[in-house]
Amino acid sequence: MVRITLPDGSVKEFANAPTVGEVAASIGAGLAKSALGGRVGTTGANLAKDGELVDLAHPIESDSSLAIVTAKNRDGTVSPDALYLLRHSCAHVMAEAIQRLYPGVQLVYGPPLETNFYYDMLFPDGKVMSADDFEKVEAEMAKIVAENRPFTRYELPIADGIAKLEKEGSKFKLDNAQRAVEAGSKSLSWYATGEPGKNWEDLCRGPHVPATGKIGAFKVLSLASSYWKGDEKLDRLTRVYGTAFATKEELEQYARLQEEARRRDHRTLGKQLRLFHIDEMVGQGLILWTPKGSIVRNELQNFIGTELRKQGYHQVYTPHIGKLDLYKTSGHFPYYKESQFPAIVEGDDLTKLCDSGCSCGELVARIDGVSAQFARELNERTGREVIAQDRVMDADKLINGFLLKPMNCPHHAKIFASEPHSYRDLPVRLAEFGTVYRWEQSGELNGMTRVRGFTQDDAHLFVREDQVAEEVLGCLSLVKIIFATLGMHEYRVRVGLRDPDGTKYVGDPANWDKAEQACRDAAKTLGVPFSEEPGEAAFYGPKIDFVVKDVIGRSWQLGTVQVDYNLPVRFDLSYTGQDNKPHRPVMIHRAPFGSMERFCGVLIEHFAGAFPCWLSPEQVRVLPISEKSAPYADELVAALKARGVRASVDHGNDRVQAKIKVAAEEKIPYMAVVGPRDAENRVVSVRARGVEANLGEMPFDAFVAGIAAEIDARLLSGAPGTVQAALTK
RNA sequence: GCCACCGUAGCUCAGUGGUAGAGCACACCCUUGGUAAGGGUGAGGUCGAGGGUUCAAUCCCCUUCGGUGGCUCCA
Repeated sequence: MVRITLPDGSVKEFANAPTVGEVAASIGAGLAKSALGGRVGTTGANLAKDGELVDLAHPIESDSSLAIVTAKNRDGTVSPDALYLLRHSCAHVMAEAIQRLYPGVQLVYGPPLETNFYYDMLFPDGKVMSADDFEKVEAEMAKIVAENRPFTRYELPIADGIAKLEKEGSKFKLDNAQRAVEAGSKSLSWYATGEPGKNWEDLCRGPHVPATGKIGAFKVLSLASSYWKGDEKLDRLTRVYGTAFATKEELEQYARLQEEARRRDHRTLGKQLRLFHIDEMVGQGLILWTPKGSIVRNELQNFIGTELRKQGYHQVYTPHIGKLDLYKTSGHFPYYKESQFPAIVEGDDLTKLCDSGCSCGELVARIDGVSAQFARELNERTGREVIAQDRVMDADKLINGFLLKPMNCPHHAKIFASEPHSYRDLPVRLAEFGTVYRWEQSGELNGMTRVRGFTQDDAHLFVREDQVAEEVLGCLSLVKIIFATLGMHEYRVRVGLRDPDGTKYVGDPANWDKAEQACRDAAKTLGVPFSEEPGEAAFYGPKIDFVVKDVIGRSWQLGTVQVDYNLPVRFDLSYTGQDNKPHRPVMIHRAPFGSMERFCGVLIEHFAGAFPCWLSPEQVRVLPISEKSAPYADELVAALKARGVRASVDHGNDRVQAKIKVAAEEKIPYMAVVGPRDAENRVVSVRARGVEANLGEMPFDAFVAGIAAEIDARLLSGAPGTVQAALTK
């Protein structure tokens, strides 16, 4: 006797272990027809969390909870489980279609994802697939779907399964199987699209929809390259992306959302709204901030600047370059040499080197080199061999040069070290909008979100050991203020810890433990869920990161707070304690925005270009109905400007309708339409962005004061207290 | 850096083996109009760059630069 508990709490009893499909059939013929799979768990389990997604043909051996998976949930929403089954199944169909069209293609791995699926495959030598072939592949897939072949699961004992794969000769599938065994699989399973032995099949854990005909709508999306197991030393694979839905309507909806996302994309909006420009001749990944974008950036900087003054920070400025010795001391060079712009070596030195016939390889070695004294001192201070002996060379061999700064911390450490400090002075908080340069791989560059030159809203806090926890908290409060003011609620918090097996970390493990605990404790106070991620720490200390997603679903790290027990040692920083002895401070690195470039990019998408009034490049556009009202319009703009409001008049000879359209396209938060009637009554007719109507009249002075107040308070559009809210009450 | 795709006017995009077009934007003229495009005229392009094939290349081929989507990377 098997007792099945359904989501509505009802219980069904079966004499023998029924399949999910049989349970569905016992409930109703309609359900049996639309069922795609099931989610089972122990009786009373939270299926959404702990349940296992299974085939329709999966037999239920013992008392369980069961939810039948159909394309739509009972409340009409699309079931993620159904999409998983559909996409996983569609990946098989696509793989079969591609193997038909391109004999010799080896399959590697094809999982479903949040909005799509892919299949990694190895094409035989010389063969490639091109985007022009998508239609052909889709046509072949359509045939397989039309044949409505069942997905048939069969299992083999591990030894037999491995033998079968060895015979078939696919190292990729063999590896998948071996990994499944290592992960604890008791047997290996295959899914045939049709009849085992007769039709196409694939080693697969499943589950799948019952038959290919259930795949209502699908599309091959794109091609990419990937590496086997993500390792660039292993085979380079072709990754084919596709997506699948239960219905054509859902696929069309997906396409519409993609289109909408493209419109919100900061690169599209940045061009449209003239917020920034990237010029080939200036260089890849180097942002040119146009006047409008600069306003947004500047407002953000003023905003955070106000908060920093409240929290006792000192503003500093440091140059964009520093000597190699600075970064050899900090450890950034040559450790991160691959991610930096090459060193700048003085012309005279270079000439001397060339004249002496110095080879390229030797030059590189000599740039990395340090003096014996330098190595000895640093190694002693850090208590380990941070400078290997092979980098030590004679003084006459050493080349001095400069580096475009990849980080601001060494400069700030030197400011701290430039004068003696008492324990009473700490924490010392040094803040700078510091521009840094990093050599990102060309393929990684992306609009404003991944660039080669960027400005961090950086600060370094030099604190006593007993102040670490409190100061980390203070840093987090800054991030919270920013996110709250901007209405950004969709972020996740990541506490980056050491990778237990990692070797790249520097510093004392005991200090690491303390720092990691401080981060955990601070993150707990945020009141939002956070994840602890081993291996995500910086090489010098643990960190707390704030991560948001862009419109196409990619994650970007914004704000960060990092504890550092390492640099103070390397730079031999100290303060005088109560005991009149030198003590080592702890450094905290923090950048609440992360970088101005990335943050603005994400912010453009967050607001879809429609910034709140205080951030908008233009805050009020005054639209005179005709030239007759120009003087009154000018008077209004002058009054607004006197209050620091960014406003202008559209003096064009277009009709007011056309002026409204232009201002709307520029996403200006407020329009003030003024004509003879308004001038006579000393009022303005107000329109707010996103509201397709005249909101009504407002007295001249009240409008100016209202806009200025809304800006000063840094209110979000339409929030209580805004001019818009006052008029729509 | 790797794979696929893309590069035509300031922007969005058509187009063709016989040296180019639209809409918007821009300039000028008419229009002075009350809440999402009034009308007309005009200017604007070495078709990303270099090389090759051809009588002839924006179009075909190669190289290169840049962009996009992924992969790898991200102190």
